[in-house]
Amino acid sequence: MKKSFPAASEGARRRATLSDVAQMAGVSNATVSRVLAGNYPVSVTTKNRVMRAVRQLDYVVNAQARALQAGASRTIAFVLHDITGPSFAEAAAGVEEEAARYGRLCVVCTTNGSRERQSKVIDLMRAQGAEAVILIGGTDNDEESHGRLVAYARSLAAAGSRLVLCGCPPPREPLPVTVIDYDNEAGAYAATAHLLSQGHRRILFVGKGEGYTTSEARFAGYLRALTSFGIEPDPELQVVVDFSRAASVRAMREVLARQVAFTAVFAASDMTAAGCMQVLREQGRKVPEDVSVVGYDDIPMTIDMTPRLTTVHVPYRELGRAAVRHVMELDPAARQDIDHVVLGTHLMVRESVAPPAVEPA
Amino acid sequence: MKKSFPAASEGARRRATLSDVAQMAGVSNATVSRVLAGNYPVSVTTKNRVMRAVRQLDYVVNAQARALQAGASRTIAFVLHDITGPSFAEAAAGVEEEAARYGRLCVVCTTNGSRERQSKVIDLMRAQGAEAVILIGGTDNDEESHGRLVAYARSLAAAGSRLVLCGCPPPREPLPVTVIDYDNEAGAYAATAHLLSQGHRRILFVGKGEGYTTSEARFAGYLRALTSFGIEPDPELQVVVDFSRAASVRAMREVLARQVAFTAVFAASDMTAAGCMQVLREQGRKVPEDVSVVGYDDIPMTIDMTPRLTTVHVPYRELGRAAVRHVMELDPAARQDIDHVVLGTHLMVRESVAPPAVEPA
DNA sequence: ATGAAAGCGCTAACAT
DNA sequence: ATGTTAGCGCTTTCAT
Repeated sequence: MKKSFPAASEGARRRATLSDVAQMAGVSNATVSRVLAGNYPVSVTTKNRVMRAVRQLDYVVNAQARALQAGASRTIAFVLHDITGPSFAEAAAGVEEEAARYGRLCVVCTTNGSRERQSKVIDLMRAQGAEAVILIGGTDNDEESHGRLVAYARSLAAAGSRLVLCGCPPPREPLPVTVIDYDNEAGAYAATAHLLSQGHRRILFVGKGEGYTTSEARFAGYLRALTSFGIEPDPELQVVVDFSRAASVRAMREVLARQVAFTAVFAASDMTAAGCMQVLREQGRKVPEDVSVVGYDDIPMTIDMTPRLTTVHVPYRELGRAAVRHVMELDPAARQDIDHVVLGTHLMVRESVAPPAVEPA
Repeated sequence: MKKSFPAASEGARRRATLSDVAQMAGVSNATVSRVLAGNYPVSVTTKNRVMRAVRQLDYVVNAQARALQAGASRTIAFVLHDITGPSFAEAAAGVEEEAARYGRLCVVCTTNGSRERQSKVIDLMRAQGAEAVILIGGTDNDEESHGRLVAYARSLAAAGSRLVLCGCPPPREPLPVTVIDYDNEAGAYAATAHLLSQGHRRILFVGKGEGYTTSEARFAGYLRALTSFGIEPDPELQVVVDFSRAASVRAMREVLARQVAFTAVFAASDMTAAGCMQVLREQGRKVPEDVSVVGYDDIPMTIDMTPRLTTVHVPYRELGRAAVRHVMELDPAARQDIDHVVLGTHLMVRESVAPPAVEPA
C-alpha cells in the first residue's frame, strides 16, 4: 500500500517562515529569532515551544533575508578556467575545505579562459556580495589583463569584498588585493638543475607560453639554471605551447620530426609531460634510458605514469586554503595594501630521470 | 608617482544601491529598476541618465534583495564527497557548465562521506533556497541511508526545491526526486564479457564494496557475465575494498601474497585499476602479457597509463549536465513523481587486455 | 512614462 | 524575558 505523501501532492508549497514558527509557538518573531540565534536570554519553556514548532514545520532560515539584513552573505567565490584540471581541482578542494571550516558557502564559476565570461562572473559575485573572489591560475601578462585586474580589485574592494589572486605574481602597483603565490621560478630552477647535475646538457623546454605569467616564471627558472651551469640557452630547445596535453603531443611530434638533438625534456606542466612521454613512447624512445623527463605540478596521476614522473610539487591544496584563510583573518581596516604570500615548491624525485646515455660511437 | 586610489583608502565603503542610482539620476527607484530589467517602456533620455549613473557608481544589483523579493534564488547546489576525484570533477564541470547556460549560480559542497555533514549541507541549501540539490555518487544501500534520502527529498520539495540523485538507483517508493543514473551493471557485464571472450576464466574482481550501490551494480554485472559464460563464481576471486587507490594497493598485495590464481583483473574503478597495476608491476607481472586488467569510469588519466587502460566509459559530464537540465525543464506542476533517466555506458578497448598466457608446462 | 508605496523574511534597537 | 517596530535593497502593483 503506497501512501502518497502530502508535501508532493500539494506541489511546491510555500516554505515555512519565521513568522509561521512564531505563530505556531504563540510568541513574537523576535523571540523565535533569539532562540535560533541563541545569543540572548530566553526562558526554557518558550525555547522548547519554539523548537518544537521549528521541528514541526521543518523550518530553516531564509539565507537571503538574513544576508540582506546583515549586509553580508558568507560566501566565497572561486573562479577558474576549468575544474577538470587536476591541479585546479586540488586548489578547489582546498578552498572548499577551508570555506566550510569558516562556515562559508563556496560558489564555483568557470570561465573557460574567456575574458568576457570572467568579467561577467566578477559582476555576478559582486551582486552576490561574496566576501572574497578567488581567481586561480596564471594570467596573461599584458596591459589589458592588468587593467582588468585593477578594475576587479577596486570594484570588489569598494563593495567590501576582496580579490584574491592565486598562483600569479602580485600587480606592480598598490591595490587592494591578496596574492597567494608559489615559487614557480625556484621550482623550475630545481628541476633543471637536477637534470643538469645528472649530466644533461641539451634540455628541451616544452611549454614556453609567451605572455603567460606561470609559463614565463617556469621558463625563467630554466634559463637561470642553464646560466648558472654555464650553458648557453639554445632557442631551438624552447618549444612554445600552452599547458594542454593535446598541444604538447602536437609540438613534440613536430620536434622529433625536426630531429632536434636533446637528452632530456623539462615539461612546463605534468600534462605537457604526459603528452611528451606519449610521443616519445610512440617513437620508440625509452624514458629515462634514452630521454629523461621532468614535469611540473605533481598532479596525482604522476605516480601512475610509467616511469613514475619526477616533477615539481606545487602545494595546490594549501594554495586554496591559504586564499580563504587570509581573507577571513585579514582585518578589514588593514585591507588596502597588497597582501602577498609565497609558498614553496620542491622537486619530487621519482623515476623519469637518468644520466644521459653515452653517445653511440 | 603612485597615486593612491580613493576606494581603498576609505576602507570598505558601502556598496551602491538602487536608491543611490535613482538619486543620482534624479528619478524614482521604480524607474531605475525598470531600466535595468528592460521589461517596461522607459523614455530614452531617462534611460540614458540612469545608465550613466549606473556606470558612474559601478552599480550591481544586490542578489540577496532580489532573491528575497522574487522568492527564488537561481542557484544550483552540487554535493559530493570529494571534488578531487576525476570522475566527480568531470560531473561537477557538467553541472557548472549547464547551470551557467541557464544563468544559474553553482554552489559546491563536499561532505567527505560524512552523513552528518551531508545533512547539514542539505539544510544549508534549503536555507539558500537552491532550486535543485544535486547529490552525486552511489549511496549506502541500507535502511538508514534510504530514510535520509526520503527526508531530504520531501523537505526540499516542500520548499519548492528538488533533490537530484546522480549515479545511484531510484528509491523504491514514490518520491519527489529526479534520478540521473547510468547503466553500471551493463558496463560491468561488457567489461567482464570482453575478458571472457579473450579466453580468461579466472577473473579477479577488485572492489566489491558491500552495501554500496555503485559497487554492487558493478559486481552484479560481473556475476551475470560469468554466469552467462557458464562459469561458477569463485569467492576467492572477489576482493572487498572501497574505490580508493590506497585500499586497492593493499588488497592487491594481499591477494598476490595469498598466491590466488587468476589471469585477469576487473577493477571496479580506474583508481582501483591503477593501484592493482602498480602492485602487479612491483611484483614483476606484466600487463597485459601476464595479467589483463580492465577498469571502470574512463577517467582522463587512463590514456597515460602504461599500457593504456581498457575501461568502461561513464558519461560523467553528461550526467552533471542532465541533472541540471532535467530540473530546469521540469514543469513544477508535474514534479511529484520520480523522474528517472538512465544513460548508457560502453567499453573503451585499449591495451591492457590480451588473451591469457598459455600455462607453462 | 513615471512615481509612491507595500512587502519579501529577517534581525536588532528600543520598548516594556 | 518578551514584544513592537524599523528597515536591509529590491520589484511590482497601483496611481497618476
